[in-house]
Amino acid sequence: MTDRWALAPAEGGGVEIAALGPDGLPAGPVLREPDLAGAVRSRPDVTRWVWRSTAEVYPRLLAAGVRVERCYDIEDAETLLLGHEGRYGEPRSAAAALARLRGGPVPPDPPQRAAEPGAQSPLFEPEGVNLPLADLLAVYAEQQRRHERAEYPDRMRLLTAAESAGMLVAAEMNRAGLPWRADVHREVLHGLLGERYAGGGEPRRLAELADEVSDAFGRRVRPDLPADVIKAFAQAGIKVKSTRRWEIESVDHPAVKPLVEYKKLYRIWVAHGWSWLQDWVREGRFRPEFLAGGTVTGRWVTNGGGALQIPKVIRRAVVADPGWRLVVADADQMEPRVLAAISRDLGLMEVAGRETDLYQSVSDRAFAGDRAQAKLAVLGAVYGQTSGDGLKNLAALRRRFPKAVAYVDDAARAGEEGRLVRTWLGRTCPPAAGAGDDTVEEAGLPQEDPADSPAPGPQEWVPGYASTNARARGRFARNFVVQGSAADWALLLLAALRRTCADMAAELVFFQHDEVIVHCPEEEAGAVVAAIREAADLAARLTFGQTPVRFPFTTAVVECYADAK
DNA sequence: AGTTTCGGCGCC
DNA sequence: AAAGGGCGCCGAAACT
Repeated sequence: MTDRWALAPAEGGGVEIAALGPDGLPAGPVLREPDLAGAVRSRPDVTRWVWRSTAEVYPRLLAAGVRVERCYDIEDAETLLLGHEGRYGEPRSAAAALARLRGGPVPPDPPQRAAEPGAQSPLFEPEGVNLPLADLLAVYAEQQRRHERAEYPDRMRLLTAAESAGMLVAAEMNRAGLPWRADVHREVLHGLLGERYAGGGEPRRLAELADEVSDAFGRRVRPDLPADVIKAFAQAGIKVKSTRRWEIESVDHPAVKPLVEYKKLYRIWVAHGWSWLQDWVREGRFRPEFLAGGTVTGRWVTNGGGALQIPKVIRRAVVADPGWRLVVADADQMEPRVLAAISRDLGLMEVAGRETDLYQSVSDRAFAGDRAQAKLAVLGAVYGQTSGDGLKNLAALRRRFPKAVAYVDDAARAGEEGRLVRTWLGRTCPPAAGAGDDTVEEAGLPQEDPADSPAPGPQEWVPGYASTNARARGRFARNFVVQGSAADWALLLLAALRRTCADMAAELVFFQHDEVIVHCPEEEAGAVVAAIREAADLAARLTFGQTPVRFPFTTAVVECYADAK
């Protein structure tokens, strides 16, 4: 039996709270108390708190040492419900939802704030953002009814609950921070880049490589300026369209080797170098801001510090506290396993029902044991590859796993035609800007050159033809159903793991799509490993119902993140 | 001078 | 021959 309450920080300080009945309606009077954290702390039997915004409320509770078991985030649910209803783009604030309910003018959403090192959430929201609790509860009641009208109400309820749980996890991770040894980081930087020179210019190794590049071209070239590099190659009689590594590496010229090395180290220097360390690491912790549900597919994003792009070499600096360990757990072949679960392809489910290497099993069945080919084919199918080996091998994949390929093909077609595409739990793919109007090329998508690929007119319809934009939408939708359903599952995994860790000293400190890091006392590591396995099983059952698909993890108990693989 | 876009690459 | 999805971040370039 859940004991559900709602709260709303009140304008002018204090908090309004109310108990809710099983129907979600207030089961008693709205109370006013002076202290948010005190109001929650004094009601430990509450199993779910309903509030407007986890990002607003929960950091304040955590700062006061108060954790909650579950929550329901009204503005997050509003976003998911609007998407599900095909109403992407409508303002998603609680105030906007109330206005739609009451028929008043709908206020636009406030602009997002930018990320800054060490930025704190504002203590108080701007005027008009927080609603009186009675109004908030009217929005909540209407959301309950909208869940009932969803394509699959049970899944939709699970989705909003799961994402609310993800927001609790994110807030707790933001508070914990990732253990980070600045001294180790500096050693790594020194080893890779050499000494820093006074004045903040390039470190020694980069300066040397820039000299080598210049020597190879016979003139001064700045390797960090693509235009300069392209010009230098042209003067050497070599035409390159860009300085991307894959293109440069196919060129035979003595500048290539130092240039590629320069670009690799330059990247470390600008993105994860000394200034990054200065900006983002404090008191032994790297503190990015995790945002659950920050992308349309449901994957998380981080604000600040590039926390989801930490280069492998830099992971040496992620070191557990003395006497503690990092349990690093990585889901094995998550996306094809998710494809098996959502498509219910018999062959793929059978393969994904084993904990052994899925790509090896696929290759045994369809690619004469060539694992690399099998992996390319599977990823090509999921990403909508249109050329190369992936495409060639798609036919073999289709023969052996027809329902799996048909599932993503159907999603791609739906995306091209502008129909709604959903993840397993009901997160809905936004229509691309300009959908339904393919004569306008929107920014960010590849431009179609009519001279190269003349578009057929209405009279000369070509099977499979779609405009560049429609094809891009198709690839997006194709990937969306897999990546997004994987994110659905991962949220439930996190929620389950969080509940187990709540009874231990263990803390979740990092999450990256299919990988989670738990920081725990050495003696808890075994229990954490077991908890991850159990959480994965529970997440699979909750998300996909009865399914033979397994979600094994590769788990390592280490002192240093870099030793996990 | 301040803001936005681009090119490139890191991660999954 | 074609060039797969999702992100964030940085400096430089391009804009206002």
